[in-house]
Amino acid sequence: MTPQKMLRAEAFEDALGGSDLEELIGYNLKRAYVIVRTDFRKTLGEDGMSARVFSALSLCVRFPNITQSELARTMGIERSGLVAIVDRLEDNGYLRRVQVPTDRRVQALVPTDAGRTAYREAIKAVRAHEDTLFSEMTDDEKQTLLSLLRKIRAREDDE
Amino acid sequence: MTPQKMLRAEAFEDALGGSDLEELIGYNLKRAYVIVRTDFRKTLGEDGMSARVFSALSLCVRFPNITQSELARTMGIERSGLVAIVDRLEDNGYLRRVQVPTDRRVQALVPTDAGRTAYREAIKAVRAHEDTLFSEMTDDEKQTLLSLLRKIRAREDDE
DNA sequence: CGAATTTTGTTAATTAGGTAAACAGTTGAA
DNA sequence: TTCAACTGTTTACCTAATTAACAAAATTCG
Repeated sequence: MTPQKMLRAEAFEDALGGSDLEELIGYNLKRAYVIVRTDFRKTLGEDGMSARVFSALSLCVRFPNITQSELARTMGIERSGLVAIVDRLEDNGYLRRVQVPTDRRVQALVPTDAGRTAYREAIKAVRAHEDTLFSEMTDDEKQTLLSLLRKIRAREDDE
Repeated sequence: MTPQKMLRAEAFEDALGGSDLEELIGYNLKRAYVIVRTDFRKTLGEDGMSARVFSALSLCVRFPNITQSELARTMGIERSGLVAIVDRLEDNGYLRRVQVPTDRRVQALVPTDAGRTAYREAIKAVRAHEDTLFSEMTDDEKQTLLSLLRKIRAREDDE
């Protein structure tokens, strides 16, 4: 890149403050989300758990005997999308599908000991990843951010 | 759903406050992002512009003669991913690829009058969508949210 | 009761968004 | 001049997610 071109590229970046996009919450939300997702993958990745698999395991550990439909509703995804996630967790030996005598349609999801152990390790790694990724923010700022994001999430049930 | 099952499902949702996930910034960021994305699509959607196409058009209008590589860097995506976006905008007649005599590799992106007009309509719709979607938030809260998201985005250049 | 509706888990097909690798042509630097 | 780097592009691939259909089971209602 010539010095001239370099200056031109930097000019675009420096002038970005003047872009409409920078004032949009949606745009900033997406850019921030991509950064956090990338760092999450670097942390749990290298064929570790994806965010979806991690979330599913977390909820199964917290709410043993949850059904797949309940889990899908809680995670805000389709039942069909959950099958592969639960397959993955069952293959890893982290949980089992258990028949429920009172309703033969459903299969309750129960974490194994290995699943609970894996989750304990994973949540530790995730918290460490958030600690370093958000180290420039004070605890107050983090709580403020959380409460504002939850305010957006209050829209979750509008269909 | 039986009343019993209903109670059980609600119990899971109500108890969600006790889930580790709810305390994670990453999880809340993703859930909030999904809501905003869904609403954005409902607004500009119905074969309108996707967020990516809208962003690209916005930057071409703001920085005419930007090149595809510069645009990709600014948007934080790969050059290869931009080709389809620019194709789409060119097909719609919203911008043109223009040869640059001083560097025969690059093609400068210049918006057409139709492109500028379409963008003006689009940004108006997007602002309206954000106004209603975030109507529960005060202006102060919106600015706080923006500044916290930008704090996360400060990590954007860490590779 | 019996018929119609709903729910559950599942598969298959499709889409959106995005990355990575390779390429030919062009430019810049040693 | 040769080597490295950059540009736009194509191709192949991947992940996340949705929709539609389905059979089995459960629930609702006439």
